[in-house]
Amino acid sequence: MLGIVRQDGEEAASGAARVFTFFRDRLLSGELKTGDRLLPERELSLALGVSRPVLREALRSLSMLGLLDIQHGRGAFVRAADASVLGQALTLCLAPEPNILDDVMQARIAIECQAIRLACERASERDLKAISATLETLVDSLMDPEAGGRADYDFHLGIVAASGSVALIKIYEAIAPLLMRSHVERRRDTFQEPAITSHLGDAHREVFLSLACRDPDEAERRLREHFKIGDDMRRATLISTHKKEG
Amino acid sequence: MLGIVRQDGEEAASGAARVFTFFRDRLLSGELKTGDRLLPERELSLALGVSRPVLREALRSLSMLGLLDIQHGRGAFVRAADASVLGQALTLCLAPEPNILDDVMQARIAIECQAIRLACERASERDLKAISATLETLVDSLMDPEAGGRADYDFHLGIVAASGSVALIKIYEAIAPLLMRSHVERRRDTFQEPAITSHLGDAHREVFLSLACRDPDEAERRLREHFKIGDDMRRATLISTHKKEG
DNA sequence: CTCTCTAACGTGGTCAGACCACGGCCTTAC
DNA sequence: GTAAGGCCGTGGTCTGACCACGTTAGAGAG
Repeated sequence: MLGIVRQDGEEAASGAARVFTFFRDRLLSGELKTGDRLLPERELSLALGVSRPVLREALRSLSMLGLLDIQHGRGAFVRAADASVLGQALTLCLAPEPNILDDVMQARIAIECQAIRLACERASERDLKAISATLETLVDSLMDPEAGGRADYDFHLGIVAASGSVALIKIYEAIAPLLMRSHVERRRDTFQEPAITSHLGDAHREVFLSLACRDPDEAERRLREHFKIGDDMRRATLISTHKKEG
Repeated sequence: MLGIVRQDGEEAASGAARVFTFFRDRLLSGELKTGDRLLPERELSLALGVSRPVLREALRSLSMLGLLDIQHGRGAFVRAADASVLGQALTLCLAPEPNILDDVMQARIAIECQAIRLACERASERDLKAISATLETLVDSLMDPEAGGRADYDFHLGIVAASGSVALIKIYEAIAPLLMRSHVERRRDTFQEPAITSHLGDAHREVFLSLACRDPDEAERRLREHFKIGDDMRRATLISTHKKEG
């Protein structure tokens, strides 16, 4: 009589869903590693006891999730799941909400403030050197919205990377692209204002110095201040623009 | 001569990928809302100019992402993307890394510390009342690992919810389940230690009081302290356990 | 007239087989 | 030696059929 009942956790699935979890679990367990090549579809469908269409539904799903790289004429290869999938999932989850950008910015601040605290403990000399280099690039490109935006992004990413926390890094990479565009646009609007550009250089330098001194509280404070002032300035620019128009 | 070249951003895709982005974009733009029912597969494949297998590969992918609820005999319905997808994506991204739990904990601290700052500004009386209620439940269930773990989770989720930031809430919901198990287990190991249980009640109360006073710096400080002490105690328990064994 | 049961219909689920399109490799011709 | 061409293995697509599940409308019984 035993074995008739079935845990309906995930076992009840059949067909494509079953094949999907089959591969997903092997991906999670490490049995399938990045770069591995799957058997040809015809053989796989035979081996798993499903038809080729069903198998393809599962493989296609995995490829849409970024876990598989299916190449016409060559085969299907296991791909390392990168942050872009996370970003897509986040975008999808947040799609119905209005005013997402400000909200995502909160997440960015959250990640970065925690990251800089960890970085104060864990950052290697090499990490600091890398951040220092991006800081120089940043200062040199204050008048170039495009390059400046990239340098800015690299600086902040460097901090998160120095935290050594893969989870923080992945989440940061997932949300950063969402902010990238508005980030560059903001620079384009403000790069001619001396007050803003000079602040930009100073603020980043101070953040870096606090990090180099390995003072978590001070570093977080500077970082929050940097975000706040940036926010205020953007608001001020927005207001003055509308005043000119009015 | 124009129109021959093709932006290879996402347009080059064909077949299932094209159908997939077709629906994804309509999901993102709000043209398709939660609860909407799709046309039958046969009609859809006709309308989109693809065969049924190709259409099914796309629909299956969407369903694996949690965007579609496909019901045998009934049809395919648009489903609100919830945080579980995010959680899955995160799990997949983090799968190859060792020691994920500590790392995810860092993300949790990040989100929660930012959330409590926002909550200090934005929390409504109702939010505070809700958190206060979970606090009472928490204090009453200090001796019950199961219920206590849940009350603990609800308390912290209440704080994040009070931040009013959907992005923070979604990310928190995505990572929380990963921590849930270890969370309950830890309680099971420690609920008989008076020092720990009494600390648990006090720490949560102090966090709540700082929040109720709407003092962001103090609230964050208390919260970080709470996490740190919890971490220290867990480590101490671990050490003493191994000493007994040795 | 009302209730119940059954059969038909519409839907997704699965399958088999065929053919096309692309990439890589080996042979062949120069 | 090199370059062109053709084979072969692979994924990509299509067709048509049949099965399994839910719903519903209609026929029948009360």
